[in-house]
Amino acid sequence: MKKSSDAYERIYALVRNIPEGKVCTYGDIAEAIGSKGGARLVGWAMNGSHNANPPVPAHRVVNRLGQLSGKHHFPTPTAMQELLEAEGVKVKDDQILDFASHRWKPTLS
DNA sequence: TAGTTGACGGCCG
DNA sequence: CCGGCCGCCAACT
Repeated sequence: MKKSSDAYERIYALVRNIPEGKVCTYGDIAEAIGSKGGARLVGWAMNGSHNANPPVPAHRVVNRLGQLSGKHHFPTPTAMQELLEAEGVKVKDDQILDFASHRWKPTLS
């Protein structure tokens, strides 16, 4: 099923590869898929993740500041923070604590 | 068909 | 140090 939106599918695969308790930034993902600088594209992909199968842990994806910039897109504005804390990631005021330590480098293998 | 937006990032002033 | 602008790819209006 190759499609022109190949990058789109790569993003899903990448985000699904993020281990629990780890987070990643849009820029890192964009670069990992070969669209360095296309961080916005990653955001679009996440937008479609609502119908993706298997579901994409978009809650592990945050902006480069470690802020839950996309929490407003979740079923509930607190779902993202709850999910992260449930995996061991402390979140305060929409900001991931010790973000650098939880940061994980995406790999497509 | 063309213009604008979008869960961002980096560079320049 | 802080603010503003442009660039990335795709989708929506």
